[in-house]
Amino acid sequence: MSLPPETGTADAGESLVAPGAGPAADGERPARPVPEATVSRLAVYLRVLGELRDQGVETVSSEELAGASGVNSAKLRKDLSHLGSYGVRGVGYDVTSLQGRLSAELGLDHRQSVALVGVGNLGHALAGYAGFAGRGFPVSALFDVDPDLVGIEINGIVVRHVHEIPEACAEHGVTIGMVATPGPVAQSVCDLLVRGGVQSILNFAPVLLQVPGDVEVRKVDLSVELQVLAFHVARRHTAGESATGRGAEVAADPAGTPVGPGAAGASGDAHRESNGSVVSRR
Amino acid sequence: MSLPPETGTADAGESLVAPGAGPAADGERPARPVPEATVSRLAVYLRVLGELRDQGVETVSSEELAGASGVNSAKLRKDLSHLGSYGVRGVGYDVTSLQGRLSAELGLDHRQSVALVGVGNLGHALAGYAGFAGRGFPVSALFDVDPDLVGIEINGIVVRHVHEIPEACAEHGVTIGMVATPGPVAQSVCDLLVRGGVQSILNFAPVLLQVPGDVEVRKVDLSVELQVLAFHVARRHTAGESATGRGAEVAADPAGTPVGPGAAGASGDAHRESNGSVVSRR
DNA sequence: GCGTGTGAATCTCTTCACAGCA
DNA sequence: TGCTGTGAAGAGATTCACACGC
Repeated sequence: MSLPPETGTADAGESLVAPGAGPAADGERPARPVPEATVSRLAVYLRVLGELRDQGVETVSSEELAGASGVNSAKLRKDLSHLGSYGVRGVGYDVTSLQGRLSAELGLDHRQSVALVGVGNLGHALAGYAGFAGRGFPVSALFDVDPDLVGIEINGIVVRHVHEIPEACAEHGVTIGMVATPGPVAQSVCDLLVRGGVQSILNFAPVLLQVPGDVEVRKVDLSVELQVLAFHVARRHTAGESATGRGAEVAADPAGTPVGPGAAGASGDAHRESNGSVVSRR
Repeated sequence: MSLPPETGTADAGESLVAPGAGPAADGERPARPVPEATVSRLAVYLRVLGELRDQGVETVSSEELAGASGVNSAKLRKDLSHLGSYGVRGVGYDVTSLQGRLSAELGLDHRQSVALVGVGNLGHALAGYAGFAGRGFPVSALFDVDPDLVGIEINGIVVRHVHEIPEACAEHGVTIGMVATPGPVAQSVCDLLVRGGVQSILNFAPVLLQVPGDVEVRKVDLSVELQVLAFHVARRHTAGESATGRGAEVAADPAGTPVGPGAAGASGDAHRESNGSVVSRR
């Protein structure tokens, strides 16, 4: 059904807007929807912009940024257009200010507090994953049921018992919860997180979590990823039975310019990039 | 210490391919495309079917299977229709035979051999993830550059040096490679995998891998997942500023039907499911 | 009657192509 | 001149709704 595409959005919220970087000069508050598919790419652009800035680059064209992000330039421009006009015709985008704009849009200017439940195999790795803290997602609470794990300290955080989830989350103002428990207990853990006021959950358990309508869940299922890859391997066998890729020939890109970003780049053999994203919401 | 333990779902290595089995046999060789979006859902259906079979269920309707998988029945039927007719009107689908059909379609009847590069934080967790072996993806080779890691044994597999990747992969007939190294070395590792004949790569490093056109790459970027969730948290703040969910009331969905499984009257309180996956293709 | 399978309608996302501004 | 921003066309995917077989 296509009920209200969130008509209202009624609110004059001006608040956001990146402070530091881009002096929110021109007020762009289109109140538009921002396509779901676009959101997941914004995060990618943001990462690339960070790398560019570290390299001292001050301006990028849509062509360059798109190439380094694995999308084509038209898509990138369309994506950015949903946030307003931040580029300069004939020149490109200012790396720093665009970076600020994207951070604001993704809500990274508000401190996000993350809680991780399940400090077993994968959970332990996630707890120690530097990429999170470095990107504005400090894990501020850890939980588990295993008596052998409760009480130990990981990266300076003490693992608490899952029973403490509700109060601990409310206390720390946790906004995002990660579930890395065995499937059978994932739902109960999820319920505790919700009771603690968590609004978004990243689920690594192979189960479908049931949550209230105002809670967002994203699922990461590694087995599914592998199976999709297996499908492509099988398809290749079923279809063209060419010499199983050893020499690895390069296929012509059906729709895009290689556009190697300045960096290291395509020295040597031809390569291809491509990147897409598929998300299903609700 | 473990991830979502895979429920039996015994790899039923036999009953695969129930019908005709013979390629082309059962008039079903539409040579159709099978939409990309459908493929990733087939893996989900397969998991659910495994659970159902473990529960002794012999037949399911599209409504039931869809509900348990987090999609609506029309989508499920459309997805399955791409594989041919495997249901019985007025009855539903036979769990076991559909399971076999999906396994075959996903190429799980061919033994897949997986190689993992990078046995650090995340890599170590992946190496010990029981879910892989249980689902037909035995990790058969591990690699790293760290002298302290090369030589150690994880789950019975000895970690070898990355230099050995090409020959080791060719030797084991590795079809899928997983890259769990730091970003800076991911590309070089990827090149080695390709040289070893690997056709599909699951990339956990935060970089865009350049590969020949006949190699498939899927990317799993946890930071991107968190940022997308952060976006939704921020959006909620920007838009409606309702009492921040404590009692976790159910909010009306801003754009759609609850996709409630079957019966309108959801048992207990209203719940919602959501599912997402992020991948990059080619 | 029930539930699958499917054409048609809809919606969303992508790509094209070009007007317009620095 | 070069590159952004965007209307319009195109491609895909989702949902609807109903005919058909058990």
